[in-house]
Amino acid sequence: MNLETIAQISGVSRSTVSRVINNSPNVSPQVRDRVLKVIRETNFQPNVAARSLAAGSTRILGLVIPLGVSQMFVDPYFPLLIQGVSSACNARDYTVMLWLVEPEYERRILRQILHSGLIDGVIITSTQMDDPLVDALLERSFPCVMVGRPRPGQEIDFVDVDNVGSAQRAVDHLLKLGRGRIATIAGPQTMTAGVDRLSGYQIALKQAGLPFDPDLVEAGEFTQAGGFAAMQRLLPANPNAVFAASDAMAQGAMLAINAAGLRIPQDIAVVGFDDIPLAAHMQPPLTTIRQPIDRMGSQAVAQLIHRLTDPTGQQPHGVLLPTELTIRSSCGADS
Amino acid sequence: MNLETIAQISGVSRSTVSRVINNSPNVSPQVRDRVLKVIRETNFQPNVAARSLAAGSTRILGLVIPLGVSQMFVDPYFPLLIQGVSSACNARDYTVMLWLVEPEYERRILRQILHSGLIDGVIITSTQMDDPLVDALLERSFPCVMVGRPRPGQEIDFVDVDNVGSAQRAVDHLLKLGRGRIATIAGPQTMTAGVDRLSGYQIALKQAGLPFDPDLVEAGEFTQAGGFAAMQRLLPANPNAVFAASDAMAQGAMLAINAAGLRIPQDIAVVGFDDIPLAAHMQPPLTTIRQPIDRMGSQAVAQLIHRLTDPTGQQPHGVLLPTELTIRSSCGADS
DNA sequence: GGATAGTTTGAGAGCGCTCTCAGGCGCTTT
DNA sequence: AAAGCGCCTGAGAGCGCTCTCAAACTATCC
Repeated sequence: MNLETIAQISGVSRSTVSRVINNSPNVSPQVRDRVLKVIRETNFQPNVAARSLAAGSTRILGLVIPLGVSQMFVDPYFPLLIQGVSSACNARDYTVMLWLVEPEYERRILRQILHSGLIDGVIITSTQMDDPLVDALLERSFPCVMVGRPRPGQEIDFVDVDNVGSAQRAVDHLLKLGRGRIATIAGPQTMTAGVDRLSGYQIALKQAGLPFDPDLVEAGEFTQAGGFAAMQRLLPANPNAVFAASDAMAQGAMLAINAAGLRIPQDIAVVGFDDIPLAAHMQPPLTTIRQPIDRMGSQAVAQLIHRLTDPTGQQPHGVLLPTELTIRSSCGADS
Repeated sequence: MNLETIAQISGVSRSTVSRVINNSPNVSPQVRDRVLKVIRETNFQPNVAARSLAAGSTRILGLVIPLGVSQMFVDPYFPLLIQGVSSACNARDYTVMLWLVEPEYERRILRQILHSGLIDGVIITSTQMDDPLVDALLERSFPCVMVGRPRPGQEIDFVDVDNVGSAQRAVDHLLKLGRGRIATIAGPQTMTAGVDRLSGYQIALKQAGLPFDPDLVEAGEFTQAGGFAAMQRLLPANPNAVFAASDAMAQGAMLAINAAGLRIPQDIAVVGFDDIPLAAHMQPPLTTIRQPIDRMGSQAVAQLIHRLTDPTGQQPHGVLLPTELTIRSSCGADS
């Protein structure tokens, strides 16, 4: 079943069928309807490979997820992102190709992306600041959008949330509740999200006129285990609140706090970041910064497709999506 | 940059370059080396679309995940599966295309899968017994492998674990520990996993000579919330142990047990199913059945590729991967 | 040495589509 | 009525690869 067949059945030429399929305006309504009818009846679907070959584009977008950060896979960040990307692609008649990149395959993936013509553009989720993939793509000016803020100096489209401002808001909230010794469990300082959330913490303290105490800062992986370990290191400094750079970390911190015989929020208030579905069900329910992860995925798709279809090459630009402080009881606020 | 260019630089014909790229044996070592050198130097990567068009296969496998079960996306089942599939594909020089199917797009996806030639085969993760996708694919005898046991009568390759036997083992374990009133939180009875794990529970009781008490069985979604609600319904029946059909459900159950002022495992022993990473960190650590989710993904890929490359159409067959009872303290066993 | 078989290479016909170009047709304009 | 214009349609040349077929070359054997 191919264009030719449809053309014959409809009594038109291959070209006309092609026009119908591609919504070209220059087809008379009668002919269009006749062809569409045949297409519907035969369940015809144009061959993707032939189409790509002839048109030079595949309508496939790549989504690259580095497995180096696969610990994160235990929290719902990536699933939600994938979902956002996927549904946005569906809605725009694009297909998404997922690449979970293990380091040993990175070179091959890169070659595939750049030279095989498989995908029209790529969404990169690496939040590692020094990811060579990003640089390689930029260098060849391959269409791509990054989820997460790029390293300063990298000229690239991106989608992110205002990590600095959001973290600041979280810490402000604790300050307003009268917490004076606020610790933070920072994320890896090799990721912009980790760096930015720590900055926000520092800014909030500074604006409140509080000194920066290094004993109240511990960094770790964005995982429950990382949060647990960091909290254990923080406890000797006697904080009465802690801002964790992710909900998973906050969960780990809560475990450590409980294990030390302390109460949440009476002894230590806890605020997280992400608002994963579990957050509402923790004991006590976690106050946290909600970030719209799936919308970040959709937004990335929108930006990428825009760049692909709009030939005027504008400057890369970043979009920051809003976050929301979701107050539950782990911070000690009543209601 | 295309085959022709490489051919010219190497001083051979397009055909020969094609042979080198496809590892055809009929190329003299000298020529092969020369061509390979040129390919390496030019960073050449054959055009996927052209290749697919000419060869009639894309070396792309589809992975379909119905978003109807996206609640599951909060537990690490799908991420792990995706990871397994993805790495197996990488290793075999296939690419994986992810489809998160939302119901409204199902028809379109199906058409794409069946008629567009985009993918060579598909891995279906639907565990819904009545998924129309599976039937549609089977009907057109499109190459596919299912993760999870198919509905009886469906002739299809699949990978699964022995859910019946594993559940039985879990319940046996509780019986051996002296628990006499064992409840179960069953999964949805529209999924084979849900059905099978309940069967295992029933068989274990029967073999122990215990009567089947409907008050000790509650079904629910494979989620924490589902487990929580189911456990609340079970508590009036005074169980002294509960087997939950997933770890997420077990976690919800533990919350409900704690909320009722009961202790784990003293008052109620808990056993789960999955061994998600979180299981070891629950309070108390969860005894559970470990299933090798990522290996199921790899195995599915292996079976699918085998079917694609081996033209002799054998009977579909299923592979059951082994599970393992991982004993922690939630069941009350010492150590 | 010539026939035979085996190995290596090149030529060329597609794969199914898109897209440019030119031609046909009907309508308006002078 | 001839010319001009716009709209619709068809012809045909690729897109970059694979794969069959035949040719050329090498090795083997009687």
